[in-house]
Amino acid sequence: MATTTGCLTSSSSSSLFPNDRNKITAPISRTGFVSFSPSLASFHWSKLSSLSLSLSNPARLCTILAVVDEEAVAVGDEINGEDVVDENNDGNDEDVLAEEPKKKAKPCELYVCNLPRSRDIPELLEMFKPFGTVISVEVSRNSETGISRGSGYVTMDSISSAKTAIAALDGSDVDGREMRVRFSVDMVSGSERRNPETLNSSPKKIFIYDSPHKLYIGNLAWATKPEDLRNHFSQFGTVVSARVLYDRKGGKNRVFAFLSFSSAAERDASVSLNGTEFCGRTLVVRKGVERTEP
DNA sequence: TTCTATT
Repeated sequence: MATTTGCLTSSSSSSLFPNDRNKITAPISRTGFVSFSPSLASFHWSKLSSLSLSLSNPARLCTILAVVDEEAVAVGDEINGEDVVDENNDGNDEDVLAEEPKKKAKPCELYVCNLPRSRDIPELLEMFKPFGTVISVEVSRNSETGISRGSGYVTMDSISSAKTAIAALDGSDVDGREMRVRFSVDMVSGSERRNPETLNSSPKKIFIYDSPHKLYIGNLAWATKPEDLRNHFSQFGTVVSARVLYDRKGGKNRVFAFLSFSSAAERDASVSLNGTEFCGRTLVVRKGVERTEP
């Protein structure tokens, strides 16, 4: 068995990439990298494509780890604000470097959330692998239970891979949940400038997962998917998010959902569906909790 | 009548 066991500690290896946002990235072979949190003290892997971890101090572990792949990716020291050039050149390529194919691709981190807790690192890897080389996969966990918090980070080898993954996976249905895939906060910025100060400050919630204009929808059919609701209610406006929840308390099963609209007007208009039929059942549509009071 | 959500 080509099983190798290694042991790295925060102190012994932090010199490699000391400022990498409290994470450590270390080459584990010529062709791959593994990253893990400093509290993770030991790891071992049996093949390049699979990696398992031993946690010396699980209570302190917040995120894990890693994946490696066949293709080497040079991890640059700094992010140089230069994007990967797609097939975007208009026949005016004066600069072709055939001999030294510089790796223009920069690793690109994606933030993934609204995952079922059952989807862990291996599942995430499988999902993202088709879209490019996956450099690392992390899953955020409850530090006490070790259970996934339903979110994680996937680093692709290039921005274009990341884009492809977003296009393919964002909003897709995973066990009845609409998975969200976004660029990680640093990448997104969307803002013209990136000041170093912003990077060190706590992440701003720039993503809108919900709008204030929520709708409660009850008496749904079991088979109802977020996507169905999204389609059905899109006639009134933009559905920002759709969540289907299952409650089987008290021996009675209920399926209900929360929708968020981009405006109150759209939300209000949607209430007109109250009492109408959807998937053979009579919809209950009410406005969601309103925090109009201080 | 719910929040699996930015290391």
